[in-house]
Amino acid sequence: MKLDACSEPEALAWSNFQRMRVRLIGAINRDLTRETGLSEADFAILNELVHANNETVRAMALRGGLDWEKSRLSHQIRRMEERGLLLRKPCIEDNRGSVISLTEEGREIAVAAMACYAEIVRRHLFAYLSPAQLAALDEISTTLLAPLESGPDETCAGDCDPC
Amino acid sequence: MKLDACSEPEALAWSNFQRMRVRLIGAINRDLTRETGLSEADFAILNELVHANNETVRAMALRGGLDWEKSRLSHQIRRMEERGLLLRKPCIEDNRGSVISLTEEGREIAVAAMACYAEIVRRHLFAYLSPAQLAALDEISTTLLAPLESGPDETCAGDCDPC
DNA sequence: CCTCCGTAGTTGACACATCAACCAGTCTAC
DNA sequence: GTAGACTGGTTGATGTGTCAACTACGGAGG
Repeated sequence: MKLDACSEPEALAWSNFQRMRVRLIGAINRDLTRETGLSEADFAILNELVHANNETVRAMALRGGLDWEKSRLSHQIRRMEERGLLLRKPCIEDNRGSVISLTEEGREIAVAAMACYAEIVRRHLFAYLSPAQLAALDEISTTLLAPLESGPDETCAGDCDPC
Repeated sequence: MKLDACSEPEALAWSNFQRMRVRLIGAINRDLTRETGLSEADFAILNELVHANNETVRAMALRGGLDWEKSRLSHQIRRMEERGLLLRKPCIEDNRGSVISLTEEGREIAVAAMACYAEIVRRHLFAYLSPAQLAALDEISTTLLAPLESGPDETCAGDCDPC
């Protein structure tokens, strides 16, 4: 995926990164689905729930953590509830809200999947990166996350001239 | 997205990377769609076509470059043809195949979108990375790409014990 | 109390991705 | 040549994501 004139190092780096990203995430998700029957979305939800206090989370909190459309979350939770992985109950403190919790079956599947997922990521990622590369990747992630988390970055908002 | 026991640096780095990846790609694709009306998939196809000889590519070649399901490519091309962005013609050398080329309108849209895309990526990525970080990211991408490109990596294929 | 606005979540229609089944053309070996 | 396997591509069903509209509750101001 070359950018523009495609001669600057930035463009090459981006092209390379994009290619890596598509292949890596694709491989990890394919393996995850094959080995556990869970999609990336399923796993993300289960993972959030397992790490929450009492394995219970407000739907709203999930949304913040995952950066999902609210309707996506709603559909996803409905489907997972139908599959028996989790439970939805009205929220006491705020009658608009709902509270999500794991079922016993969901917890078992989640725990097994987490071990499997760790192994998959290790296989495709950690197996190839040196400690220095790992540290560099972490630093880059942190650098890029900061502006992405703090609001939609309104510099040049609306539309930029050349478009 | 914590892995497992979530205390090792690897798990933290992965969690951080995942979060960054989702936010970054999300932001870039949202901007792209808002400013050009193209999806990531649309843009990927147009980009491949613009950079091809004579703006013409075998469908098969697109598939290799993009790492897509063949049916995904077929649906995507049909939709883009319906929108007037590209053209599909039978392939002379191999009667099974088809050859994709840009329409005039498609070319104009692609060129405009590429400028826009470069600006978007610059805004979210290059604006924050130092040259050293850029180089590190490129190196990491290359390191990870190698095993991903060369076959599906059959170490531990099938299923691994703990799952 | 009541209106107005913002927030939490649901729903339905539509766009897109995946999967399996299916052609039609090519290649290999007999 | 022709049977069988393989390849390039299409199709339709189904699952998932997105968008816009909607319900219902909460909070602030009059």
